[in-house]
Amino acid sequence: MEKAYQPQQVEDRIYQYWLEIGAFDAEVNPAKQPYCIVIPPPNVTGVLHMGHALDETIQDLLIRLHRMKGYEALWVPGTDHAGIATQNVVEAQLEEEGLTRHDLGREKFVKRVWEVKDKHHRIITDQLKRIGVSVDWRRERFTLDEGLSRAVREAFVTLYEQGLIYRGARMINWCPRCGTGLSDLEVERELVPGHLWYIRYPEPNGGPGVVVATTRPETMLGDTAVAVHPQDERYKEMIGRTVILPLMNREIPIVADDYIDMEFGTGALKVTPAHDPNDLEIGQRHNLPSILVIDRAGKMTDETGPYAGLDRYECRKRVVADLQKQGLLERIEDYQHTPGRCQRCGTVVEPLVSTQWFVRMEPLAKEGLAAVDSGQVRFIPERWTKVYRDWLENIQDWCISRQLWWGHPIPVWYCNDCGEVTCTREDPTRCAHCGSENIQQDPDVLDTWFSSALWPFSTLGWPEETPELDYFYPTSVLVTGYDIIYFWVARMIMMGKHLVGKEPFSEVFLHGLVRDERGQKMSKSLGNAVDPIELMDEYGADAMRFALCQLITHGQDVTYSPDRMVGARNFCNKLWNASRFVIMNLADMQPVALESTQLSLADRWILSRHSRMLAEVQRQLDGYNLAQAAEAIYDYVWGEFCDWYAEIAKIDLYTDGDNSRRKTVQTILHTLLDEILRTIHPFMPFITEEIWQRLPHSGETISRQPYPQARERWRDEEAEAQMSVLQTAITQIRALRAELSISPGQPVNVTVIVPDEETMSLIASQQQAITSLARVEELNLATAPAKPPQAALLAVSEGMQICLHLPERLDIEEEIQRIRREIDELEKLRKRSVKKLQNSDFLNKAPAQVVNKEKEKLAEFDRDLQRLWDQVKLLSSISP
RNA sequence: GGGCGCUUAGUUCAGAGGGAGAACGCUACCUUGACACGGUAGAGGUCGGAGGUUCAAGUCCUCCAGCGCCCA
Repeated sequence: MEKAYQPQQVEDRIYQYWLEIGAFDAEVNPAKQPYCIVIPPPNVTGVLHMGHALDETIQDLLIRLHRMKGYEALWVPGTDHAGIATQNVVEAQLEEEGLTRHDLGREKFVKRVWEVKDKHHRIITDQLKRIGVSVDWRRERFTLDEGLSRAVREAFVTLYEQGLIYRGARMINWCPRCGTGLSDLEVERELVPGHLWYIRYPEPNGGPGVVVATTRPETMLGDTAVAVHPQDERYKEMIGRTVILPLMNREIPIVADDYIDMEFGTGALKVTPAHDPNDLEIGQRHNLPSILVIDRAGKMTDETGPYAGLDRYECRKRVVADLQKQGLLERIEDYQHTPGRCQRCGTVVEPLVSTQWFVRMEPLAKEGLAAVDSGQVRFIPERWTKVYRDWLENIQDWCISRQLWWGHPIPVWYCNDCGEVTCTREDPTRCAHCGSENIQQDPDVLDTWFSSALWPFSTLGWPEETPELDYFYPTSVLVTGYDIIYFWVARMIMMGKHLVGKEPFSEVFLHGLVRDERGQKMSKSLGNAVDPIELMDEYGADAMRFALCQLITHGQDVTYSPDRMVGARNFCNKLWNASRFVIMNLADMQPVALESTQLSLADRWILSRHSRMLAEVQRQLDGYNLAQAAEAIYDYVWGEFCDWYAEIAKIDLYTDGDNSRRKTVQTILHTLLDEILRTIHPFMPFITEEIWQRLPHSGETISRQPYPQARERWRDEEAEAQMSVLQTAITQIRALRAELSISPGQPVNVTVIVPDEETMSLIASQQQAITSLARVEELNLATAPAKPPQAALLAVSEGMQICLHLPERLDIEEEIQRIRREIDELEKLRKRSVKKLQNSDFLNKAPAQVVNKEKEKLAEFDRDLQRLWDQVKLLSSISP
C-alpha cells in the first residue's frame, strides 16, 4: 500500500468497477422495502457547481446508507431541459455570431439547442460520476425525452379536461428581452434608487385638478382614470369629476377606491389598467378602459401618438421633458423602488395584459396543504413548513405558456374555422368541435417547471401503471435547496397528489445554499464559483464529500471553506494509514471468537466505544444531522481507535510471546476496521471500497454489505471508567514531560501513588500501556498516604498523584511556581463549587443527582489541593 | 410593512438548561517499526448588547443592534 492515500489512482477505477458489477442497479423487489430518491435534475445549461456537489453528496449518502441497510435503494438520475435558461445560452452564442434565433428559424434553432444539451449532458454526467453518485444509470431520464413528454401531455390534457387549465387574458410579467411571458416566481425584485415624479392633471375648465405621483411616468400615456381614497378629505369634492390627461389630452374620471394609500405621494393615484396589476383591479372595479401603450418589445404602441415606436426608457425621458415644458411637472423626489427583473436575463419586466395559459391553483393548493397537514409530507427542518404553507395559502394562478421555442409544445390546436380549441392526448387531424381540418397548434411551449412538477412520477413511468411506479412511488425523500420550495417542491406535491393520488415523497430534506468565503452566493457571473472538479482534483472526491457533510447544518447556508477540505483530506489519509497498519499486521490472522476470549481492558473499552459510536451515528443520521454523524465517526476513528487502541495494540502485536493476545488483537482490529469502513462508506465511498477490497472479505463490494449496528452486549461502563483513569495517568505523565521539554526518546521514571487497592490493581495491570504510551522506563506504584519522592514533578488527578522523577535537573523554585499555578486553577473551581453547595436553594431545588455530583467534585478538589500543597511544602523544605 | 435565519477561539463552524467544543491556523518538543496529510503537550472565547425567568442560562423569554434571506 502507498504511504499516503492517492485518490486519483483509485476513484476512476472503483467507479468503473461499480458500474461493471451493477452495484447501483435497483429492481422491483417485493422481498425488500423500497427506498427511492429522484435526483433534482441539473439544468443542461452549464456544469455542476458546489450546490450540486452538496445536493448529490447528501443523496448519495442516504441512498448508500439504505442500500446497506437492506432496502432496495433506487436513485433515479436525470437532467432538466431548463427551457428559458437553455434557450438563452444558445441565444447568447448566436448573438456573438451576430445572429438572432429568428435568423435561424425555429427548426434549426432547436437543433442547435439539442447540441448544447448533449454537450452539457456529457459534462454533467462525468461530474456526477466523479462525485461517486450511486444512481441507476439505466433509468436515466431527461425532461424532454419521449416518456416524460407523454407524462406532460397527459398532465396537461387531464388538467384541461378538469377545468384546471384555462386560457385567458390576464396581467402577466413580460420579459421584453426573452420575448415571453413569465410566472410571478420568475420575476426577481431588487431595491434600486429611482425617482418619484409628481405630475399635475388639470381640470377641463383650467382648474388646478390633481397632482399624481408615479415611478413610471411613461405609463401615464395609458392612464384611464385617477383614483383617490373615498375618505380623503382633500379630494372629496373631486370624486366623479374629470381631469385632462396631459400630453394625450384625454379626459379621464376621478374615481374613489379603498385600495388607495392616502399616505403615499399625494394620495392620488394615476390608473393604468394595462400596465399594473393593481391598476387593472381598480380598472375592473370601475369599468375603466385599458389602453396598451407598451408593446412586447418594450416599445411604445400606436396608442401613444407622438411617442409611438419609442423605447420605453427613451419615452420616459421625453414624457418628463414635455411635461416640464408644459409646466405640469410639479417636482421630482428621489425614491427607492423595486422593479421586477427577469430571473434569467435581468431585464426589467413589463406587467401587461396578455392571453396565456394558466393553471387554476386554488384547488391544487388545497391538496398541497392537506398533504402537509396530514403528515404525509414532512419538511426537515420543520420550519420550512410555514414558508410552504404561507405560499400555498396566498396562491396565484400559474402562467404556464412561454413564447419560446425550447420546451414541451402546448398540446392545443385552434380551429381557423370555428375558433374552438382542441386539446387531446393524441395529435388531432381535425377540430374536435366542427371537424374542420383547418387547425393549427399553439406555437408556445410550457414553463419548464411544468415538467419538473411531474418528475417524481414521470421518471417512474407515469402515466403508465408501471411496476416501478407501483413499487417505488411515493419516493422516500426529496433532497434539495430551500430556494426552490415554491418553484418545485410545492408544485410536485400538488401535482403528485392530484394526478397520481399520492404525495410524491414522504420527507423533504432542505439544505442551505453554498456561499463563498465572504458569504456571497456562489455564481458564475460573480466569478467566485468554486469548481467541484478542481476540489476533487486537489483533495479527492471523498474528502470533498466528507467536508461538505461536516458543513451541513439544518437549513443553514454553507460557507465554502478550504480549511475543511484540508481537514477532510487528512482524515482520509488517517483512515488509509490506520488501515495500512491493520493490514500489515493481519498476514497470519486466525480469527478468534471474541465472546469466548479473555479480553483486555483496552479491548473491552474499544468495543464499548465502537458500539457507542455506531449508536450515535445512527441517531444522528435518523435526524438528518449529517455533520454530527460525521463528527461522531471522526472523533472515534481518530481520537480513540487510532490514538489509543492502535497504540496499545502494538504492545501485543510487536511483543513475542503470548500468541493468544496477538490473535485477539488481530481479530478486534480486523473486525472494527471492517465496521468502520462500512460505517464511513456512505460518506466516503471510494477510499472505503479500496481499503475493504484489500482486507480479508467476502462479497463483491462494500456498498452492498450490511450497515453496522450498535451491539448492546459490547457496552461496558466499567471498562470505559477504568480506561479513563488509565488515559488520565498517561496524559499527565506526558504533560509533565512536556513541562520540562524532555524529548520523547529520553525515558523517565515515574511513581504513581494511588488512592486505593482497586486503582492499584488497575494501574498495575496496565503497566505496559503506561510505559509504552508515556515512554516510561521504570514505573513504581504506591498506595496513599505514601509520600511522593523528593525532587519530583507532581500532577494530581483522579485521586492519583503522579510523580515524575527528575533528581538532577529540577529547578525547585520553578516547580513550586508551576504547582502554584495549578493550585490557582483548582482553587477557582473549588470556590465555585463551595458557593453552589452553600446555596440552600441549590441544595433544595436541584436534583439530588446534580447535588451529589457537585459534592463529589468538591471532595476531589479538596483532596487534589491538599496534595499539591503538600508537595509545595515538601519542595520548600528542601529548597536551598 | 410581514416573516424567517444568523451573531460562540485568529478563520470556518458545532453545541440548545448543570464544570466552553472541532477543523484549519498558531507555539514548543519530536523522522517512536500506520500516518509529518503525523505524534505529544499547549496558547487562544466576559458565547453581539441590555433586561428577565431559574437553585443554575451560549442554552429559555423580552427588547435592542448588526448581518443575510423570503414575501408584499
